[in-house]
Amino acid sequence: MAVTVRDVARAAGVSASTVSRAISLPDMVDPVTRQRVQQMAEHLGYRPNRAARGLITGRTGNIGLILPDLANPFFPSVVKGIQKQAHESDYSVFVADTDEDPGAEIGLVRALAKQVDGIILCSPRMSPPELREAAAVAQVVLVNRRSGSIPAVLVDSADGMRQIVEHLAGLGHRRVGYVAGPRSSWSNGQRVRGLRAAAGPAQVELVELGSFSPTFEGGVSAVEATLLAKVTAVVGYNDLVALGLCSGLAARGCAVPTDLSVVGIDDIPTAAMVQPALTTLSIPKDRAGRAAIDLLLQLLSEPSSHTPPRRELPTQLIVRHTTAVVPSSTSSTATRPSGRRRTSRR
Amino acid sequence: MAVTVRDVARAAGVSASTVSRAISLPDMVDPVTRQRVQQMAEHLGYRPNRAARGLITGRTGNIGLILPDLANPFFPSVVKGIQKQAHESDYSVFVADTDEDPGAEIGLVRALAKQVDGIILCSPRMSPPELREAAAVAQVVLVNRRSGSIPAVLVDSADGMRQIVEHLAGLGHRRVGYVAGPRSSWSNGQRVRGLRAAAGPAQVELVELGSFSPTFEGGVSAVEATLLAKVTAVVGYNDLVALGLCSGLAARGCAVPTDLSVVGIDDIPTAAMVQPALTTLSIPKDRAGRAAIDLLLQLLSEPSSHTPPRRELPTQLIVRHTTAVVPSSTSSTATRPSGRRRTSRR
DNA sequence: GTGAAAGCGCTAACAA
DNA sequence: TTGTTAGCGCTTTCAC
Repeated sequence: MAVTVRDVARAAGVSASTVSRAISLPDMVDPVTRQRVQQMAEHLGYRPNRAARGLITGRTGNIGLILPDLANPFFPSVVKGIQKQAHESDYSVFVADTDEDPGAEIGLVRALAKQVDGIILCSPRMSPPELREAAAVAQVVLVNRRSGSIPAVLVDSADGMRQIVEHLAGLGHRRVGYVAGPRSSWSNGQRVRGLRAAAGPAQVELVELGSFSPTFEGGVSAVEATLLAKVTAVVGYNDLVALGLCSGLAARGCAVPTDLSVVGIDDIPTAAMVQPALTTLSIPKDRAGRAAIDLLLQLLSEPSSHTPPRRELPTQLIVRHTTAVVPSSTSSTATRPSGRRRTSRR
Repeated sequence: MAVTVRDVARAAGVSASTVSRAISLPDMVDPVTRQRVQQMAEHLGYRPNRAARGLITGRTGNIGLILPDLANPFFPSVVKGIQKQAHESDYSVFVADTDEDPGAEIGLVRALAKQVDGIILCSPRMSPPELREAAAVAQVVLVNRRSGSIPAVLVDSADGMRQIVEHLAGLGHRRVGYVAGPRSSWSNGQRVRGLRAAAGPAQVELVELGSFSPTFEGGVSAVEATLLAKVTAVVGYNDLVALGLCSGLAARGCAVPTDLSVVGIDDIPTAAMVQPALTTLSIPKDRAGRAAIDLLLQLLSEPSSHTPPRRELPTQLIVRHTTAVVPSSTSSTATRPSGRRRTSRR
């Protein structure tokens, strides 16, 4: 059926091992023979059977990627970064989506563990013990999560939150809301912490609003709480939430950004497509993906390296149409000062 | 290292073959033995090595998915549908994104062919000869493309285009633009044909506008041509294009949908997040994904079946905020009749 | 119903 | 530098 090493060997007049070497360890074979073999292989359209190779080397040439929801526009960019980098190193990528079900994650890890050389866990919701198990059954790299000493690619949330808060403070906002994401989300914890830390020094009062689904609908359902909070600006757990807020607020007759400024996090493509475009903290998604693969491949080649198994990526605030206003209050009972409106762009 | 059939065999006091059978062909082994083996396997945490199994059965348990751009929000839904269905049948899915590079597609097919049992080609831009080659090296299922007798999952574009045209005609539009996608896109051809076919009977004049990138930016760059075309409604090649149009039109002071109605195709999530929300032709994306897997698995089990290797899915127009207006002309030189404005929702 | 033996395609020792 | 041998983990004849 398919062309095997033996076919190539016969055609080139050498043994199977020589063919194998000519392909995998070219330096170990005489240049003349090597060339002959390689030509023959090319000619016959030989493609090594990865399964067979993996059986003996213990390497599959595959890596697994598990993430909560491909439909969240944040992830495709990460996946693309991972793909690109992986393919350059001749790795294939299994992608598995858990549909936001934290319980499904560890099962997928177990199922995938044997078929891959390593697994990238993107924004996992797993519990720490599960995470430990995962790291035990496979070489794991975490993205957007820190746990124990598991290698990870992280984002400098503290700095990002500082950027947001300082930006808003600079525009005169003194009371800022934060629409929180799922409690089980590690990122959410980071963001809350970062915002709290930045609020004080910037003389901003932070109002934390419930816990909402990390989706557009979540944002819509946070409108009520946001309006009640009497803030002049609100930060969404992520862009989807922020967009939901914008939409819901508009439906309630609250103009964004005139009456209320909304800031998102992630910089998903949609953020630039709406009007007014969303001010958001950009996270280098494809870089995160590439960094994750780099880290993983490095760990695969040098088992327990001494280079720090962790990468931290910078964020950057993208100021678009959104932000505005010098407030003193947005309470509908208080005076509506119609403060100076200011729109900053970039 | 990992537990193998032999480990289980030893523990259960049987031979490796029996273990193998107890796992794969339970009926061929004595119920008592079977249970003992299965318990032992469970107890030891035995997981069959797929590579080894594949080496002998010729089946990998993997399927490949190739698509042009994961960042296009149309695809994640398809991928999710595929994933879900595949996992239910215990298949893993390799996902590969070509970054809109038609030339990369066949290369990926070749690379993947040996590692999978079948390949799903989603909206492939490949040439027909390449498509033929692909179908020759692997069991292939096409999505959004028809070619020769290759099995395919399609969408009833003709009917969809008819829905759009009739909807617009019903609102009084007599001159409608179509912002075309890439020339190499099969879907684009289908859509053009469908629109042309529907235009006549509905007494609508169709103005076909250039060829644009199937992206938000493509839509933005089509604004000029659209305005020059003096149409009262415009259909975008897909939602991204339509959204780009909306954005670009707004930037030019043209209000949507008051001055111009915009209709998209795909019903990507973003279409519902913008304001006004986009009227769009919904394509059952996850159903398409599931159908593709169903078809593929069926073909894998019954090599050359006589059931039609083709599925056609219905579309449905989602009328949102967009549409409007009874026109007679939007020419800036002609009289601006400020016709009755009508907004239909659903 | 079960075991022994062979082999899928490949690579890694070990000789030569 | 190259060939020979063995075997990765599994399934599958073919005996029993």
